Amino acid sequence: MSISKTYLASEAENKWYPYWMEKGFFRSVPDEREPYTIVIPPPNVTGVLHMGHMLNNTIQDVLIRRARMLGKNALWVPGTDHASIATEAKVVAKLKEEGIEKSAISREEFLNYAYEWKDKYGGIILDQLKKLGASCDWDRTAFTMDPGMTEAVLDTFIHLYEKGLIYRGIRMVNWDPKGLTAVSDEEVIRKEVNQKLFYIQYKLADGTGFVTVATTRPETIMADAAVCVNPNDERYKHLHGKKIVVPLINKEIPIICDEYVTMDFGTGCLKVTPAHDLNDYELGVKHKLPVIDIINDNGTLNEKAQILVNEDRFIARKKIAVMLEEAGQLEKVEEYKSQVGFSERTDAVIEPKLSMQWFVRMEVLARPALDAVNDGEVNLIPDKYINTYRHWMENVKDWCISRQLWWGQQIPAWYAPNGEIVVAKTAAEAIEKFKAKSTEYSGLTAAEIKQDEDVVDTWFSSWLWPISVFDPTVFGDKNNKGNEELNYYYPTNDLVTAPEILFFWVARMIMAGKEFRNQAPFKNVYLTGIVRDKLGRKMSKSLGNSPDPIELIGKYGADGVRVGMLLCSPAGNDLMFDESYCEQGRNFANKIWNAFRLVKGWKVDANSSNENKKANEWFDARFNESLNEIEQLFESYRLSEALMTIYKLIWDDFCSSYLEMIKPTYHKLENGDSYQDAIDAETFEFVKNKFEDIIKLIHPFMPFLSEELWHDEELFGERSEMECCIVASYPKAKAYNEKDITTMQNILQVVSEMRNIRNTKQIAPKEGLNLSIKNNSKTDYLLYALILKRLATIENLQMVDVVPENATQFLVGNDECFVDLGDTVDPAVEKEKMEKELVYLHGFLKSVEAKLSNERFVSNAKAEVIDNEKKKKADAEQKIAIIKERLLKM
RNA sequence: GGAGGCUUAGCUCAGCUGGUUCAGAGCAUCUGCCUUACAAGCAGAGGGUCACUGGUUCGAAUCCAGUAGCCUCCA
Repeated sequence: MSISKTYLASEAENKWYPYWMEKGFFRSVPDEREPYTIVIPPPNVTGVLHMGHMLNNTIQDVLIRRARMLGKNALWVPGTDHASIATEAKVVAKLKEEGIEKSAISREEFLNYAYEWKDKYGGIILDQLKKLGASCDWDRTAFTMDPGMTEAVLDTFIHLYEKGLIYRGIRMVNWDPKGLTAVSDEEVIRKEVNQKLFYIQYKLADGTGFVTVATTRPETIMADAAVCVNPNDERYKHLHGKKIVVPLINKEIPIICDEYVTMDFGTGCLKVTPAHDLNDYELGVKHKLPVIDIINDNGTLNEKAQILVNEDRFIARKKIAVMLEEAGQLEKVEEYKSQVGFSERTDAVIEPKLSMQWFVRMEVLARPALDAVNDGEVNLIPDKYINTYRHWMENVKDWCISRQLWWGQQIPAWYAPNGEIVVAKTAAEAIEKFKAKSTEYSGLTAAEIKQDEDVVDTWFSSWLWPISVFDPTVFGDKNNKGNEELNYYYPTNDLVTAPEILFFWVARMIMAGKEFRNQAPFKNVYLTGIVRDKLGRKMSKSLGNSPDPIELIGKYGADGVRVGMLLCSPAGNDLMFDESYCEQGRNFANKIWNAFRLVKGWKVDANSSNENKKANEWFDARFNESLNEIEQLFESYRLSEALMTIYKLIWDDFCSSYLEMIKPTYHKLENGDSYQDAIDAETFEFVKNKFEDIIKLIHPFMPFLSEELWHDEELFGERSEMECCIVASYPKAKAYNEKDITTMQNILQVVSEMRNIRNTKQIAPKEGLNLSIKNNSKTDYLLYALILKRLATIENLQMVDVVPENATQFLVGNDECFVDLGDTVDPAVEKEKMEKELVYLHGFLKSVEAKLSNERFVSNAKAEVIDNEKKKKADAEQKIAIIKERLLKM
């Protein structure tokens, strides 16, 4: 093993990851042990690793590694998701660069290109995760378009259709004119945008004047079916029943009345465009208005618009404004802020559009999924998300699952020449179903029927993920109990994901789990925060405020970055990431490394007796105390606090205190040479064991450093091939003596006071000091003489009854400590110090006494609280007595 | 417009069922140190009317109400 002065992260990373893989430590197969399972939220094949993945996967890896060390059969299933819209957009763009139009090639050809693309880029994120140390069972890497997964999706579609939970209908959908597909409500991002509100004059058909209508979308006036006013609006009562003329195209439309119209917005006159606005559509249905769709799929105007045909909707908007202006029908234009929907995938402005789509009826599916969370079958962590979840599930809307794309699972619906539909997996099955339906289909051939052109939403495959990665065959057959894998690993334990996809994905997985397995797919959902930069801005490519994770790993080491991520990630809250956290992580790795170097360098004397008993006892107790806390913190998923507890245990208790207590003394000889004492064998054995425990303790957070140190032959001897830290058993808290800890707290307080005196009085660290203690407690300070000598350079420690002269003093508990400093002690300063302390103690005592003499306090407060106050009183009184006595003698 | 959440040291955050073991941690800052594990370090120190205003209570960072600011989700 290298004895480099600093920890060289990349060396360890390049050594151990391949070793773990080679030895199959990530591999899991069902056995008699308790399983612990996580399925990865499959990243998009189009993506590259970003900070959100780093956080998310670090957490999963910490959980899985700890479970593995706790002796569970730990399985982390990796995989990717085909991301239909995003991937199709990328492939289309790439083909375009090569001069190939999607419309010029067949579906099959296109899919070949798409698979090619996926094979080339689809695995990038997974490879990057390996750099982070992710201990996934790579043999199980799944993809949402694997043949099995596709079968599962088709089976699910058929199952739900037959159950009446999937239907086809004309609905107003969110149309993405760039992606040329419908998207679900969840894929629309609403942003506030500065717009213009156009005030347009519509002439009355009878020539008696005009009304003014305010709109943000003047380009849709050609699709107007009516103008609507509130029946209670006095200003417009004379218009009821009249007709009005659409500007520019001179088309007559009716004026209708509906209380839906807000009187004080705009002019109180609303243009009704049923084809291009959801609310207008509903109004149109109510008033039986015609639907005039003037916008093409790609966002340009069609011939129904009569004017500006083939112009893009935004260009048309500008041109219409000019035309209205010229016609003298544009009254004014106001600045106006409003919410506009954008496509999550293409960022195009969403166009509300009427079209025939497939939907999943959510109500029936949502109820059991809602109950699962309400009843605690699934825990959301943190639980503040329960409200949000509940609200969404109670107001859930049907899920539009068809996408007008090729990349994805093609909808298994088949159309007969007359338009009748059957849902079946294959053409052959479809024909069977048609034949069973009616004799008119008896001669039907495969060539005559046509499969639906659309594919299903990606989430329609990923909602099956926790089941389908184990056994994709259970969706078509009610009697299929599932394979051994599914029965062993399902339901999984923890799901770690971002709150943004609580509805997209988490809720739907619970629905699918309840529907197909009658059991929710996981017990705990750990919702991480959003990674923001230190200014609180969401990290994004366009802002360029996201560091490249791989570069970070290169700079600080994978362990450093893992620690850095977790140090700033409170559960469920957003985290303000800053590279300095990774620096802290790297420094921590280095600290452990150097502590190891220190211990490694010690010589052992088999014959000397153990002079470090008190130090060993204390650290053992302290270690177990911490371990208890750490276990509890893990239980409640407070990973960042668990890490901090380990951090402090190692840095403060182990390195700064314990190792300094037992570190053998250096001796300098007159001739300039020096030598170090040897350590006794018992202590060395103890420190080795504790170091091993520490390495195990930190392993889930810092897998590489810990594995590297674990294999140090000099300290730990030779390990067999499979004897690795990754599978070592995690330390378990044992009983400990509380007193060992409290006594040492006093000793360390003496040390701290002594160092402080040195600092303020400018006394060199090497200069030995004399400490006298007038002991009022039962602490046996003499047992700690060696520790005090090593930590505070106390040459002479004595217990006294008589207070020494010329000494500066401090109190530890009620024990009086005196440091002989000869002439440098200024009695006036000492006196002032004591008087100040006295004032504070009097004030403190007064407040305690006030409480105790308050009848309502004594009668209302719990007995233990009162006892505590009494103890505080006695304590303060004793201290006051001690100080008063001191002052008298000065 | 509706729902939820947040506001504690310069920064990021802990503070569960109210009681000085409740005002804490890490980082940053300041001072002194290259002391043979570590300057990616050691030792010490200084930082907070717990957003604001009222209320409940013997007692409030903690419970309740209102105000302000910020965030998220849904319309």
